[in-house]
Amino acid sequence: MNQLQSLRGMVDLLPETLQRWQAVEAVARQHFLRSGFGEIRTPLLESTDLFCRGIGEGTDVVGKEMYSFHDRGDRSCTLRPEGTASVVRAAVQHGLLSQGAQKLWYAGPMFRYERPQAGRQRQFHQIGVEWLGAASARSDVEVIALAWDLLAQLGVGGLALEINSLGTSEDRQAYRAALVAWLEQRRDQLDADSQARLNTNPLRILDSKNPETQALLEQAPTLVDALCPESSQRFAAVQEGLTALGIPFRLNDRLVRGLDYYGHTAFEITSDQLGAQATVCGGGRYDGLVGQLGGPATPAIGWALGMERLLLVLEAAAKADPMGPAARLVSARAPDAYLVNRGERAESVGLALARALRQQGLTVELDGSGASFGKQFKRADRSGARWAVVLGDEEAERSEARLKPLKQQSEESTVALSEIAAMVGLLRCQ
RNA sequence: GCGGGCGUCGCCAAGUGGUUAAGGCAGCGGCUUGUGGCGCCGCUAUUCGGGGGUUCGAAUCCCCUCGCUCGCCCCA
Repeated sequence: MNQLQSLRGMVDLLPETLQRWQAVEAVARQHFLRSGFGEIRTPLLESTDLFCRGIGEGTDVVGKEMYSFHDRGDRSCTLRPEGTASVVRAAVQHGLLSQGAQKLWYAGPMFRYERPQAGRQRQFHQIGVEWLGAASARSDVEVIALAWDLLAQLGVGGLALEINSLGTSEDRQAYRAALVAWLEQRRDQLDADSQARLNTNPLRILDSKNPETQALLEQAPTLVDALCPESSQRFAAVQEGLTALGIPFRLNDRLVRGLDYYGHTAFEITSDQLGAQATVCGGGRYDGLVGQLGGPATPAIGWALGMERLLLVLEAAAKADPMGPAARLVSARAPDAYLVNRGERAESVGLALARALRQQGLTVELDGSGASFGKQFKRADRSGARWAVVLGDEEAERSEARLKPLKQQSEESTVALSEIAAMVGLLRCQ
């Protein structure tokens, strides 16, 4: 293809889809505001070092998925592959943590160099929250509920919440050793990928999709059993909290997330509508990260939700229930009025009238084609507007407009151009 | 990075070696220079993602390349 086109995995968002995005974002913004989370926006570009130190050198995200380059000053820069590291960096840099706990949310594009597939692009978008300075099990519950309730409010049903505890780093170290020892005995029964991970990142073998590996793991030592008493107590408290709120969840002791900073609570919300990339929202606790990035030791928890995947799920929900809340969010909106205008005089009056109506808060489509009335009415009808506001030279001459309902057979009415309030009243009703 | 499927108009597509590349939707124009939703008529791909090859002849076969898609990997 010789024609100029967007880079692989980089997707244009056109008005029709963006309308849905904005509806979702509006709900999310409202939801966060009510929960006391403030918005933060950080640069798309950060020092490569931030992600190496934050996410972990051994992770796939850092090892093979980052968009990194050297700028003209020979600094190594990276397009952010996730949001948490940047938010923590910003909080530390601006001393926000000395003002107490911070409840923050963000939305924006992230970049990962991967092979695109359903629900996965190279530039994708996340909405996320980070609660810095929250230590209690109750804060885990609140943060998970924040995600769960947002999805419920958007009208996405059929989601499953899975949780696990990764314990403290000592718990994990001990467990890692036990797991590796156990798996080493059975190395030949593992698939090739898992064999390689035995050396690099053994915990990730747990969520291998290979059925034989999964079967083998049935007998393996489990993470839950490796937790110290404090960790399991904490995990039990989180579960009790979720139960008390009536939020259904499933324990999944194979759930290990791919970013090194997670400890204790880890969770994912998945949908069966998405094919292989089923995770809509994922997150967990990261008590060590703030300190690791040079800030004061600060416990924290957060999650991120994938916009593209959420929209896929929403569209499926809208299809399944055309009258439900998801369908309302996803449906396109039509203008309140379509202004049919023709003739030199009428066209200039039409522009002024459209402007006046818009100033009153109405959505007005002004036909600029100068085409015949027949054509303009056809377009008015297709626009989905409830009203056609008709302005020809006759009306302009008399300083009035005719209002014609498009959705029913009632009579047209005539309103003086000076009576904007009356006109708005009519256009708003029905 | 690895494997499978696919690539014909803005969208959905028929065509699978023989020369004029169906059709539908959308768009534009007309019947209708003052009233839409229906109908009818007309227009809209010198070209089949791109490049090369085989052939008298290719959208149809072969090679390369780009892209899309599904799965693995990984994660949102």
